[in-house]
Amino acid sequence: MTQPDSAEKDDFDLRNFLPFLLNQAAEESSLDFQKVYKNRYGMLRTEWRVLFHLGNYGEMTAKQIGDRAKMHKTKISRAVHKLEQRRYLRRTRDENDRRMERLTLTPAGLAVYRELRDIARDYDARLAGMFTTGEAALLRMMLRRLAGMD
Amino acid sequence: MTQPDSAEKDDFDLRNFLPFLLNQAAEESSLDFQKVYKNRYGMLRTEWRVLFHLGNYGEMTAKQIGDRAKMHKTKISRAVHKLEQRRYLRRTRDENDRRMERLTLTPAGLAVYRELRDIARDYDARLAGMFTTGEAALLRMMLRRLAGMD
DNA sequence: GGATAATAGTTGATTTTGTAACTAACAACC
DNA sequence: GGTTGTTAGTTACAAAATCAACTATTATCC
Repeated sequence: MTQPDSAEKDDFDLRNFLPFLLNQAAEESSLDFQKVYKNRYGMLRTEWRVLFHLGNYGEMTAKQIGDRAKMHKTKISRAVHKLEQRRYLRRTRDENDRRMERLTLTPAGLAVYRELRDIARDYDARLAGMFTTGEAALLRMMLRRLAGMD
Repeated sequence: MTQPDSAEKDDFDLRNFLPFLLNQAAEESSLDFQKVYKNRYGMLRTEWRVLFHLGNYGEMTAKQIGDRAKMHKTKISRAVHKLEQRRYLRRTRDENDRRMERLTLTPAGLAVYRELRDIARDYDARLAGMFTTGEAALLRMMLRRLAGMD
């Protein structure tokens, strides 16, 4: 690697660029956990996200999941379809507003959720363990703010 | 949303799960900047990453970029191809080891890099401005550690 | 109350990514 | 020095994400 950008001072450092750093950290921190739901349950990221939302928050509509997870509705539609095929969730049309349908986990889906949730909890603890308790709390706060979840 | 998981105490909170938080923050913080290179230059994320690496570090091989950015080689291969078509970079085969080729930005590519870099710098400052200077520095440190960039 | 717009969700076509097999060049080993 | 193994990069095929158009239902507004 030779000297870059000789015409002017380049004090920009890609390794400190926040969007890049966030992406790298996000990818790295997802990898190990991804293996679990991928290899053990053959699920995609979109699918476990839907599963996690339903398991964690209870009954929701596809729209609500999309808003919370900032996932596009087509992704959710297909994820719901797959989870339904696997008998992990049930959909019932809302009789007050027949456009939407209420999604709930079946006992089988709930069982899978609980198993993955426990692994997720351990995994999260392992990640947080890289920092002091205060640092980890601050990290979560900052990430929530960056994600616009305030 | 009804009470979930009634069979046991569910103290897991998806909104605090680090991999999820990191993904949300990464996605959110990439959006505005993505618009710039996408709408103004018709570039994909993979392409500006390669461009940024070459602009920031100078001449590199595809392999080196892949190692730094943790991008798969096929992605890089295609990104290099597109950037070459647009005359943003030049490839010259290494005469010592003819398997690899040295990639460098053309003046046109360098100009685009500089323009995007300036926008990136401002954008980064805006994100960092959501926190105190110390917090922002700590955040970068923590993200580097999570990304395995230490 | 009927036309128009908005919303929830689905489907199909296109684009992008991921996987695996491949070529070409070099390295190691006997 | 030839066989075997590795590495850099490409290509073809499969999987997934994105985008646009669509249906069905409800809300708005004259």
